[in-house]
Amino acid sequence: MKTVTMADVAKHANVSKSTISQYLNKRFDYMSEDTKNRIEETIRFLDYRPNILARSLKQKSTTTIGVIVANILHTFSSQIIRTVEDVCNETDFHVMVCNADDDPVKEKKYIEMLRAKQVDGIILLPTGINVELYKEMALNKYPVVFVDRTVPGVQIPSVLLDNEKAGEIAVQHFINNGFERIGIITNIIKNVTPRKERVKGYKEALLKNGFAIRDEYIKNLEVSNVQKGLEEMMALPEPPQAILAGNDLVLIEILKHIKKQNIRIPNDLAVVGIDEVSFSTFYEPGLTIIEQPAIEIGKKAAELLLNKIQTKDFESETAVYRYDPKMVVRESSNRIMSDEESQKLT
Amino acid sequence: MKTVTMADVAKHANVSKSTISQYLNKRFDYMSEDTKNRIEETIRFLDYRPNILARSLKQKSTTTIGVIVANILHTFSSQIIRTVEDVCNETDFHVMVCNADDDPVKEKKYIEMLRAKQVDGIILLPTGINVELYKEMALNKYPVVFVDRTVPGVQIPSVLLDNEKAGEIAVQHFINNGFERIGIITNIIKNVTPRKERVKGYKEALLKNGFAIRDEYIKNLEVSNVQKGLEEMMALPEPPQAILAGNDLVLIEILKHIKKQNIRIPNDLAVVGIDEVSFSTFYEPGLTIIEQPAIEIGKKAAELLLNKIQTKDFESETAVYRYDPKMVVRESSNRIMSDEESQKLT
DNA sequence: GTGAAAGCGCTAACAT
DNA sequence: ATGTTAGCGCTTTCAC
Repeated sequence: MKTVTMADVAKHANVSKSTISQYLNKRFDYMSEDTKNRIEETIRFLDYRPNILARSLKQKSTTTIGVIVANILHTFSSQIIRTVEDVCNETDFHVMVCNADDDPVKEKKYIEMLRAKQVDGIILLPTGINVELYKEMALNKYPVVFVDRTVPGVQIPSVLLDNEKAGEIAVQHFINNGFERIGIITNIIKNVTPRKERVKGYKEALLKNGFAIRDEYIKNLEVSNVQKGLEEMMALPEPPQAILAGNDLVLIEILKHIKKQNIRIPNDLAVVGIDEVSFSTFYEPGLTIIEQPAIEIGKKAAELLLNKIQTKDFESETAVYRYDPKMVVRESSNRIMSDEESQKLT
Repeated sequence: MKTVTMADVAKHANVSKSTISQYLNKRFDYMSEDTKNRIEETIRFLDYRPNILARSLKQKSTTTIGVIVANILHTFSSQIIRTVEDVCNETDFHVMVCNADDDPVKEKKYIEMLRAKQVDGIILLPTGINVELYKEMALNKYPVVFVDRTVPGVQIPSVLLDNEKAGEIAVQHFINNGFERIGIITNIIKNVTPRKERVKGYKEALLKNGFAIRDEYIKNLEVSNVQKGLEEMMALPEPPQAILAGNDLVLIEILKHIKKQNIRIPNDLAVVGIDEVSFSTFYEPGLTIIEQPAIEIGKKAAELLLNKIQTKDFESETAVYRYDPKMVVRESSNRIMSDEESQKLT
């Protein structure tokens, strides 16, 4: 591929490079119609395409941001990416997508590569582990926005689900439906806040309704122990009638157990899950899901980041933006998309 | 953010920039242990991070590729992105993701921006419209790989579903289940091959089984006319017992109609859809889906492109790689993910 | 073994 | 109105 540069255009059009540069940057104030036309013509004639890399080197801005998610296959992540891309597109920014698989090593590598490639900012679904790195970025005023999780002690703004409210809503839903003995199973995640907040919401809602908090109904387990933990809970003299799954991984385990034992939802056991992954994939009727408003979250995160970048206001801040959960009951499996839903997909 | 450059490191370490460059590129052959250590120390001390942009400008390679999909929310697209990213990660390439919404104008803009940003190649789910642009890229030996569709007359390799086989499998499935009067509805898509191939497969399978091809059972419609077209077909003196939906959009329309009329699948009407979108989202029991092997397709596309880039073999070629469809019957809605499936998500 | 210098393609301050 | 010039941060050839 022949590579035509500004110098070539300048020569052919009998002007200097700076004039071409002016032209490209639409500074026509002091440019004669004549040269303007001549340049335009030459550009077309030579099929000249500016090299944005060179510009970026000079301008110290690549109009590119990075998005690091845990897993693109999760609907939450793909909705975030989609929305971020949409917002970026409005100002001709581009998006570099990275899959960190919730692996701190990969996360670190990606952050470093993205910075080496001079992206103007990063939207990060943090593993929560690379605290020193997060802090260093905040310290150096590198534009970063966290999504889905906050990391305590790190001066980086976060956009996420109102996890406390999610816990509350779930419990309230159980109570409204006549369930009184309500358990919660979460899984062990380090250094990241949502789990605790969900448990807090769970407790608050119980208290608000005048129910006692029973420690034997609250378990925080490794994913591999969830099934066992659930069995134990169900073997209590007074087993819970309803279970709140603290996140997607826990829900998967609970559903597996239910399937194995031929338990029916919600009659034998009511279940609510707080969603991060594509639960459309296992469409258990009767199951209730608390969904993340991914679109709103992604939009806010992108706007925050782009605003930081464009206003060059890189002051680190610790603002946390929380968005309301949406409760969805899988009424029956025999559901077909609403028009609205199908439109989103097409 | 203080920006440390190679020159700073050179000065502090009392060597020249070129020596630093050697160091960074791991050309230690002629470097004394002493300077090597000194450089290493200085780099750490100054917290120096190479600017890959500057390197890219010089080397004319950004180790970044672009992926332009129709809609990230479609599982097909996100699987492609996921796989491409995985493959790229192995050789430290990065992926710029763009959502063209199947809009030729957006597609063109993205292609031009990606090229201006000097990405080393593009994986493109083509709208099929910007033929001149595709041709120009092929002519200039710009590395591009098409996914999901081929564009006739354009010298760019494609990786896609074996659409003919998909049509055949669907029809064979109907026939094996005792259905003889089989219709097909496709929607009008310009300048792109899959639709025709699916119809071809449909016809071949009928003939192979000794059934006649009935023109009144074959419709190619605008999406907005699918419901009407289906009604007409069902109003025939001998209505079809089974319908093959040519793609996702058609399937959505057919399912809406079915829901409205309270038709049961497959007893009242058997339906097979060829999938591109997330059909897990409407989990109609009894529905049969022919899925694209997105992982294989994405992997092949990424490997093809990276290979072109790394071997600098930019000869345009028109190879078409077709992958076998996978048939999935939605046996019952009451399905929970298999372990294998749930693993993919976590 | 290491350094000097030219250059990648562009921008922008300053001249003219 | 347009040109001159000095970079941006790196790589690479060729000297020493």
